[in-house]
Amino acid sequence: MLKLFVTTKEKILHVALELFNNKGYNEVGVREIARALHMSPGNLSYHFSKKEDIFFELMKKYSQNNDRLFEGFLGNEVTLKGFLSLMRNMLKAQYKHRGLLLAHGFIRSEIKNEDRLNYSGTSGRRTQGLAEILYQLQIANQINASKEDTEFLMGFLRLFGRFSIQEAFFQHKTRKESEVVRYYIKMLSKQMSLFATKKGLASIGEFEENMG
Amino acid sequence: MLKLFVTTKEKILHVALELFNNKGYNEVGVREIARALHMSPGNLSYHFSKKEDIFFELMKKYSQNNDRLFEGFLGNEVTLKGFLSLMRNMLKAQYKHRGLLLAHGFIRSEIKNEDRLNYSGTSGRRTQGLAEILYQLQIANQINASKEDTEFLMGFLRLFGRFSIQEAFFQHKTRKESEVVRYYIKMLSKQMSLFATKKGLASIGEFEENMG
DNA sequence: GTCTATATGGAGATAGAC
DNA sequence: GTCTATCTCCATATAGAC
Repeated sequence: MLKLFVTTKEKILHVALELFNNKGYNEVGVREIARALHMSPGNLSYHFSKKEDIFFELMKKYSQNNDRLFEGFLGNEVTLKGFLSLMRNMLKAQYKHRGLLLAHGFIRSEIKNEDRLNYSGTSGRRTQGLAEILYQLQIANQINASKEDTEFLMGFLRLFGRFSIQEAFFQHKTRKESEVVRYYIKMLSKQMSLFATKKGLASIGEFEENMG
Repeated sequence: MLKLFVTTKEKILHVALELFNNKGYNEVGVREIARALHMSPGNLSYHFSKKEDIFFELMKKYSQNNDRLFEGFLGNEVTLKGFLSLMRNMLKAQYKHRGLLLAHGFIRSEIKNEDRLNYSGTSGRRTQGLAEILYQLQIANQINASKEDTEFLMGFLRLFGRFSIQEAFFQHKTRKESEVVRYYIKMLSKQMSLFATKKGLASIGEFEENMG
């Protein structure tokens, strides 16, 4: 992934994300972003007229990346191993964008243009995606979940998917990616195992071998 | 709980919390709080010199209330019914203070005096409390959980306890308390049932009867 | 305790030269 | 595209009269 031609916009996005991750979105001002880029605030404004625009651009990329992950998963053979692997990649992506996600709840509330993130769309799409995944896991004889079980799992996965990363950084700002991902994937794998078939359990076992 | 003598401080706390709940902590300024109290901003400053001070005072009360809930639970016979009831009360308290909790992650990061909330203390205390509860539930033959199961449940309960309310308000700002509490208690009760003994399941059943 | 008026500071955003 | 200099806005915080 060596990029030879990096545009100024891309450089800005990259550096801004770093700062957001390390200090928190609200603690980082446009002046600071500009300074980190050896650039004047005025010039930064030329590329992104508002700080919010940087946020949205980053969120857009993040969201698109997530979409690709989910699509890729459903394109292949559906197993619990694959599902855990998908979720691990999702957690990694969340880790990489933690500065945005931690600020997200806050940002949403101050935005004028309500659906700039097309939030309702993304959220519904993700819920649909989860439902589809659980359904496919059932078909593939990986899990055995009643309607009630499925509802429960959906609820769990929504909570897990949205807040595990936030929890990871709630107390300590500095947490290693590997540590965070391992902890939450273990939680998820345990949860799924409670509804897994024999075949599903074997698939989880495979996943866990590959982790070490 | 009719209070005949309400001090100005208490009135301020009450009104501020309402505003935080309805509009979000960051969207509410000191001017607005003062206006809602038919009071001048200067006067408000007399009682709480910083907006932050209002936040901390409210958090303190909230935290003390939670402590009482947990203590009360461990003082009585330990059952899953009692546990679910405890958690329901906790969710209600969280609902009532949602304006604080939603802002909490954000606030923490801007605070100079890092441990003003004695966060590490509270957090550790709560984790200890959960461990104790699970242990007591085990002793009382309400759940049957291996060491691994217990660790998983601890992780789940931490995530659940801290973020369920946030999730409830992530998409829609207006949610009825009853609705929110019912949804999450159902999730929790399902989760606990997966580790419950026969006796424990009966206890959950009792709890659910009393809910309707 | 409560008020009015004002100070202070910091953020994002802009204008216009180069 | 990039710079410097400046503007505007708004929230908190304070001073001092009543």
